[in-house]
Amino acid sequence: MHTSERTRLRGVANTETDCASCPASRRCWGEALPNETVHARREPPLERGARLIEQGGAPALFIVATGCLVLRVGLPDGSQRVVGLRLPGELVGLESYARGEQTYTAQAASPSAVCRLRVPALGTGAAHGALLERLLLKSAAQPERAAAPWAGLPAVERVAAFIENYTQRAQLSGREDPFKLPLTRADIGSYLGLAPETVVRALGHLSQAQRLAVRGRTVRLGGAV
Amino acid sequence: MHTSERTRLRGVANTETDCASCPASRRCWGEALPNETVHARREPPLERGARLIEQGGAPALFIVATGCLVLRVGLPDGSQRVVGLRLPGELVGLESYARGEQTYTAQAASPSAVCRLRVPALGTGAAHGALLERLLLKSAAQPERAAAPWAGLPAVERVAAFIENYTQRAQLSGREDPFKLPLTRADIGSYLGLAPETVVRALGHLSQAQRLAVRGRTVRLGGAV
DNA sequence: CGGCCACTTGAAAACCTTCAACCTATGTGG
DNA sequence: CCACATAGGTTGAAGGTTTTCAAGTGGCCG
Repeated sequence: MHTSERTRLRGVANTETDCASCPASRRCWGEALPNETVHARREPPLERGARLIEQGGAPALFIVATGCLVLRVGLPDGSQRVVGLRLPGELVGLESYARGEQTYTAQAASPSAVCRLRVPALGTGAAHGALLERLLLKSAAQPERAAAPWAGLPAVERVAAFIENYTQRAQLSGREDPFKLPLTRADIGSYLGLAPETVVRALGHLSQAQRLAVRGRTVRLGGAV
Repeated sequence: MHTSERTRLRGVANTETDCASCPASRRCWGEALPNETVHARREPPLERGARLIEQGGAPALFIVATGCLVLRVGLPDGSQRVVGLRLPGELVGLESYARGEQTYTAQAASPSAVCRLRVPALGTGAAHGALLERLLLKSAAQPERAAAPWAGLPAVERVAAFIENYTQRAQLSGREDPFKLPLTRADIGSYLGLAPETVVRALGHLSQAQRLAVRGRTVRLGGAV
């Protein structure tokens, strides 16, 4: 995002606006968003580590504007697992309208900004058709629509698939080639079902195989696919 | 499902009807479905092994009436993986409206029946609000909304979680306690990311631990949770 | 009856996790 | 500005789990 845009968006924080008037509307809703289709309110920026929603909390729906959110669920035994990522343009919290409460905790993995979507009385039949249709299509397109396709792959391939999936979803517009992963090895491991040490070693193997170059959280995609 | 209902539904196969007039409407849409909310057409019954949709095929949306569908994706390397199950009341094919084509193949794991949902021009803004809202809520409630929570668990726990999840989703109305799993060990393994042999051994362990009783595809839930 | 497919079992090899130690970067307080 | 504390990252070795391979069983259908 350009600085000018960021500045302008900060200006409208906490103001309810029509998404059609947002300079970043294309990122969230695609090419042409007609007026009055979606209303949203830019929330105050989230620092790294800040929580947007809490598992069990009240239903609410957000769309990520910038940054990256990590979704975690607390298991009955007290442990936590990462169950998803949300990148700019993706929805957070939709599941809560089906369950009556938030099904996961969402925490900023890097400094992030989100917009709260105004969904008039979802569940009572009062919402606007065009908005619902947008949401439905977005929902159908969400990342985890089916079981993790990497289940059962060896650790190296899982990590490779994760990185590739991340780069495709984060619209890294080419310029930012050496990009920065917002997640710790532990979080990646939790998401993929691997120990953090295994993630480290897998990244090492991928580096040695020239499939990518890693140093800390900085990653550059490397020649051989 | 009672015989009388099955007969009646067969009677309306290939006839477009209002779901509100369907005797099984509650299973799909919950308690009260107002008239004219959803229109559907009962498709000819699917025998075990029959394919409902093909990966890459034209967008279409179904709701499972009876039976069980297995969803598979073909990977670039030619192999196939099971990425989901669909049980009565669940949607099949919704993702296709976001992608423009079907993202998985759906095959009947047991004799099944489905209804094709009439979604007026989804993607063009002409659909009815109440229908969209129903679909959105259903979509938000779908099983694989987040990464598989069993990733990283030991094989025995994965299989146990799978069985439990299955029994909860299949509305086994108590009477059918020794129920029949419609999937082969290989399919379960593919879904969970385990080798078929590992599924066999995990089921063995669960049996010995009295957590369930298995013989072939017949399963009875056993005392200790 | 024969063939096929799903299922089962055993043993060896491969893989991943665990544990423990150590390293590096970052930020804080003195 | 340095010393220290902390969190994340890295590495090695041991042990456990899972996969793989191989062989054998059981049921179902032509």
